[in-house]
Amino acid sequence: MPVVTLPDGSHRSFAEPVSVHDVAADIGAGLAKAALAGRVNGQLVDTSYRIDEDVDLAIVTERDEDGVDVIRHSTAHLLAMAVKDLFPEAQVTIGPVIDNGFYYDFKYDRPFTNEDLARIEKRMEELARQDIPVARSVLSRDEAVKLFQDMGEEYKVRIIQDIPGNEDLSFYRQSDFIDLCRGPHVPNTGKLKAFKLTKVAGAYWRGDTSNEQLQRIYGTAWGNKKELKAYLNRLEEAEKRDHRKIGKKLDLFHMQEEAPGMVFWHPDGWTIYQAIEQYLREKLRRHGYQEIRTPQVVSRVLWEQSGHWDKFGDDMFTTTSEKHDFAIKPMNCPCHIQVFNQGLKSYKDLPLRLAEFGSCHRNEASGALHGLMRVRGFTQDDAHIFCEEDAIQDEVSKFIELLHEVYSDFGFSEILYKLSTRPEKRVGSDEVWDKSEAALEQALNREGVDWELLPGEGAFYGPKIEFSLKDCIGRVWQCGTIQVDFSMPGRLGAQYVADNSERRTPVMLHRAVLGSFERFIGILIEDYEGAFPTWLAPTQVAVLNITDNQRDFCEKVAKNLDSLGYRVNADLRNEKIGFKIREHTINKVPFLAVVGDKEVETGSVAVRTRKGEDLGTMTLEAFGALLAEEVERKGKTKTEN
RNA sequence: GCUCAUGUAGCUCAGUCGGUAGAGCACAUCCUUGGUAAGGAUGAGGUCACCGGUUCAAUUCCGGUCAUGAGCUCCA
Repeated sequence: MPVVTLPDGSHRSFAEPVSVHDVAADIGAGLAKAALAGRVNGQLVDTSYRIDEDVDLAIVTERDEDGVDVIRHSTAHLLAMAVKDLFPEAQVTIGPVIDNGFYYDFKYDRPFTNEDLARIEKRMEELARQDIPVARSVLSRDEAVKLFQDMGEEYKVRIIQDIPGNEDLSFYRQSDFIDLCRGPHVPNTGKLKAFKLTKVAGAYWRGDTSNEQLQRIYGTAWGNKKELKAYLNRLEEAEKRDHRKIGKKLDLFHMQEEAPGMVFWHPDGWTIYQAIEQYLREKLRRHGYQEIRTPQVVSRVLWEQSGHWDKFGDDMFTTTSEKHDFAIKPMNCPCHIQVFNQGLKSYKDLPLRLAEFGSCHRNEASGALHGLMRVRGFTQDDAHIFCEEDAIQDEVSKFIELLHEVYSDFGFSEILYKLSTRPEKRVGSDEVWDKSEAALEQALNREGVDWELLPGEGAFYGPKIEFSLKDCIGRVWQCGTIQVDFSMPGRLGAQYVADNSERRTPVMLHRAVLGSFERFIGILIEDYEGAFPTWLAPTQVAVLNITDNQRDFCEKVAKNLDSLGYRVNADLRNEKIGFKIREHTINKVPFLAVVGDKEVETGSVAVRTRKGEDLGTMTLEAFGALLAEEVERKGKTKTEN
């Protein structure tokens, strides 16, 4: 006599055991049709799941996030079924759900082509339309191994053999296709109506580069066609924002094959870069940092001491001089410790915060390079805080405060926090790890923010917090970090004199707010879609004359604004005003000041924004005040876009 | 680094089933002095990524290299 409690608190009792589908049908025919799965006492199950005792039940449909995930998972099976259908020699491996979709890895003797993809997708659509029932069954491990062995699916056999424990395994069958799977799945393939295969790529078996390469097919799937379309639109939107395209269009930077992974900054791009650097320099000064500058090329000896030569030797650029090996620095910390080590430090000198806009080079794998986002030569807004153990929490709190100020000035309001704790391979005693993990955790809690724990993801030398920001189309970028390090100061001989005149090794905190300038500017280009807020815009004002008559006055206006510290471009070309407006609007210049005879007479400018807004005619003073306000506001509200 | 794809004018892209190439925009010159997203005419511009092979002939076919793109791996 099961009694089912629904999410709204209502109860339904049944005379005998029922399936999730039965309950949905009892509520209404529409719901029965829409039901994709059920949630029984919090656990996701198939609609065929048999309820024989009192439970809480929610019917899962395409409107639930879980429902969409079930659809994605089932679509991955549909993909595998279609591939086996068209390419019987292909072997199936795994097919998980990922953000916005799914993929499935196959072993096949050649890569799938785009034509294959189209065929597979077509076959999937046919199979979906056939509305094939999806049935769950349970097999013992031995039966399962035999089943897949008989089918010649070696990878499945390996997967089963690697599943720990001895419990039975569940399988899902649709027509003659059967796959090992935890489930749940949609009750029939007809529920899969909004999907698209997106790309093919190589991937390694078990993600290990020493293993054989598999053929991975990616796809996206949604509850309905409308959501699918919206997703495809989002992809297009992201493509429009591609910083590589915009960077070229706005003439900000370029890269070329003679210096792979290195940026050639053009005047406008460098203007943005410098605006950010000068801003940050002032910010750091106010937060008690001292800026330093350390060498680029440093002897192998130091990298051996720090441990980098061993661990990352292949990823460093090296050079030799008079039989000595040098590395172009891949990071700044060992150099910062050298600065710390000059002169005997007292506990009274701590915390010592040393900052550097440190130019680093790392020989990243060629395939990893990606525009400004992943480069070989980059500059970090790096700093190292040398402090006593007890000061960690305080310093972390102060850093978070700084980071919040900076992110908000760039217009990022949503920040995600992740705490990574001790990995298996690590240095330092458990006691010290306990302490520093607790310090980071408390600092996060003190901020009152939600944060995610990533157990085992810390660096070998200490735990870390990572700060990610969400851009205006919802993409997440990890930028800031603060990492506790109780290894390197000791390795490189950093010491200070404590209040009892004992020599102690300071704790070092590695920290960065933006990460690398290159990458951060890439993120900004995409977030702003090239329309930089006035304080960063390479050209803040374009002064446009209508005819040659206003040439002198335009030059005067430009000179005036320039003397006030604004970046002005007087466009006095012999072109029609519409042409100039179009050009500067496309170049995302925030303000266009138009000058005709009327303006010359009254000593004013007609102001128009890049959004096409007409701000009317105003005096130079009024325009100056408007600019001052805009610059002061920085990126705080993004209505300017 | 691995897999696949791509590389033609400053940019975006056509094209050549093997006979050394074309558009739009940009650029230059001239005409036009025009009030809020493209005025007109003329012109210049390419060893078709690089190196090798096949061929009477290669930008085109084949091989290699480099770079770029997507994904994998990596990210101190």
